[in-house]
Amino acid sequence: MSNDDTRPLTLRDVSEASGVSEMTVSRVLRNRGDVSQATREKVLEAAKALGYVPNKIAGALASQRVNLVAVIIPSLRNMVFPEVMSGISAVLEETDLQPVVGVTDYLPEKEERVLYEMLSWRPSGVIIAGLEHSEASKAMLKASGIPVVEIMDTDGTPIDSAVGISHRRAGREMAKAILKQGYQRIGFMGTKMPLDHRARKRFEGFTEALAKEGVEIADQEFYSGGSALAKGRELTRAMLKRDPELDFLYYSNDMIAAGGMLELLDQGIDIPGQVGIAGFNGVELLQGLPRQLATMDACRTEIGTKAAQIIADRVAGGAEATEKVIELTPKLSFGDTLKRR
Amino acid sequence: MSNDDTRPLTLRDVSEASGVSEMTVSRVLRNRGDVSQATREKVLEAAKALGYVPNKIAGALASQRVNLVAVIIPSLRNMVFPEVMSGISAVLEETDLQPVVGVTDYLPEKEERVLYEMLSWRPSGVIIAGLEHSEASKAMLKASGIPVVEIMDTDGTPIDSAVGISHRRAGREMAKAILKQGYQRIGFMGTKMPLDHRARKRFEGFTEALAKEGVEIADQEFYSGGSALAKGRELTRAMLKRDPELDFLYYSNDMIAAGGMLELLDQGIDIPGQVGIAGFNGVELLQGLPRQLATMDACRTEIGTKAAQIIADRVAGGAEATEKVIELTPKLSFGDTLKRR
DNA sequence: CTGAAAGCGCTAACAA
DNA sequence: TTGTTAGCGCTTTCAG
Repeated sequence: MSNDDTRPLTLRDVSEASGVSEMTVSRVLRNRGDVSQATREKVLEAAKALGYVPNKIAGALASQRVNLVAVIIPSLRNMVFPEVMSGISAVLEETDLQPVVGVTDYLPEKEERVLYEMLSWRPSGVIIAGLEHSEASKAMLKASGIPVVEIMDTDGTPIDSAVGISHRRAGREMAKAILKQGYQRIGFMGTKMPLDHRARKRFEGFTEALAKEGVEIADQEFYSGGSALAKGRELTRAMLKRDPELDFLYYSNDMIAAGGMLELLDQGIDIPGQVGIAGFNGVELLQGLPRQLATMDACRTEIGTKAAQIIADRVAGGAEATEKVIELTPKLSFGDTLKRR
Repeated sequence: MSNDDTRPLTLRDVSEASGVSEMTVSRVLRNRGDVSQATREKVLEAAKALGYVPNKIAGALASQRVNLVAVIIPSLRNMVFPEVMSGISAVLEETDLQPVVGVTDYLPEKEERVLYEMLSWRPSGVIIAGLEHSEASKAMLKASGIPVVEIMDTDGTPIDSAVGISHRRAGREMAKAILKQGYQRIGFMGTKMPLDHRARKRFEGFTEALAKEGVEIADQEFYSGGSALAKGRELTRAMLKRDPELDFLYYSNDMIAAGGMLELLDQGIDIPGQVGIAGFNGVELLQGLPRQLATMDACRTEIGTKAAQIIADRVAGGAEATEKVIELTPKLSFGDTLKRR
């Protein structure tokens, strides 16, 4: 049923096999325009028999339309991003748009390369994580003339539009909640943040809100690489050894917080009576840990759906987004590691 | 610096801005053929000033070459696949090939759609998870005329070539190791497997090897959805309640095994003295758990690198792969939950 | 080293 | 309802 030589099949092959003009074959295959039932069937049959797969490259060039949406994210290993992807996919599946993922590894230069590469395929829109980009990247995005949605973060000025949460605010809220419970001697553990702007902003908001109440971080520790769970244990052990008087530990993500929790329990420390802990939502791993971890929802899925919706609307309607920035509100869950009994 | 109207920039714009023919501009931008240093600089300057991004669609159509490799996987939420992706990316970054990910959600129909969609962009190669595909998918892959590497699994016949492990064998090895330690009353917990062929094959290999020694699974339980950690706890609790005499629990992945571990420890059960447990490698989460979980390495990264290497070689050399099937050997780690003391 | 001409495989626009 | 014509923006090929 497949062609014998190695040349890929073209519309012309289907046209010849079915005795219908290329143009009409094209219409059948795209469900465009009126085609008689008889012709349609002839064409579909021929196409199927030959095993014809349309060439979107030629189609895109001719129609000046590409049903691709570039999604540019820092990493796939952080569960946050697959979850955002789910949201994006869920919405785009209702349209004829398709997400295409590019990964930057948190490196601005790589972001630039990936962006360039993706834009060169002339996608219909771009969804890109973060508000911080190189000048060149920003220039490319502006010049692209397509809808651009920056996601995850709203602390800054978007190129076009943005959907996310304020990480600075998230940090502040957490700090306030901790102080309100009476904790005073607070340690922080998180990833090295030079390139993770959202983690940095959370940290800044956190320390800022503490400072407002005259409290300073008692100790802090940053890590990079390795198993987050193991790191959480390790850093927690080290920090408690340095300062056994700490009564709260704030972690930059749930995974290291989980490690910390296991370590505290191992040491027989009462959570949250003796030491309270909290993370920041990366994972739904939480269900099933010995304690329900206090954390803050990053609205991952919703960010994905909202961002995709903006792109879909703009592609369909051509209209500008009504709101330039959609700031979602992360929900603080106290779990049972933050509320003092 | 960007163009004023909305029309995307073309080679012609760069040509006009630099006073060099389109052809020569094209050569400069692709580093092809000899171009004088003076001309090259003029062109690059003009391209940069304008913010020109080449149109790969037109380029691909004209050159009949696309530097894309389609990677088709069931899910991004299972940590296995991001790890395979890392391996693929690491190798492809050394070439000018680019991976493009498609997700099937373990659904054959969706696999078919995604494959069709990706093939219509005429990629240079396909890396696709599993050996089980619909007839239509197989036909498309065969007819595509491009290198196809099926990954993860080697229990079956590949369309073109394959890199993976034998999950049947992995299941058998685990069963043998468990029996060798003297465990006798074995329970199994895992995902519902109608569509996860690799989990199914592991289970089949497992029961088969037990049967050979006259042992039958004492109890089994399947789940779908939800937090794996919580499910692991839940199923473990239920199963132990049903049959408190169980002395070993085999889990189809490390995440539910971790949940099981936490549950057993909560119940004050001695691992591995009273009850041994083992998982199957999905995650490096393992470091940091209270016990080092017995598991079996699925060779994720290596599968990715080997698969990408095959594609890269075939694209570069055009030669057929020397071996059609590369079977890697998963390593069994006993951790401290399998070896009886 | 540089340029001109001829398509790549499809679809928009128009004609029949 | 169907067919014809003329490109889309680039690269191949060949000529200078």
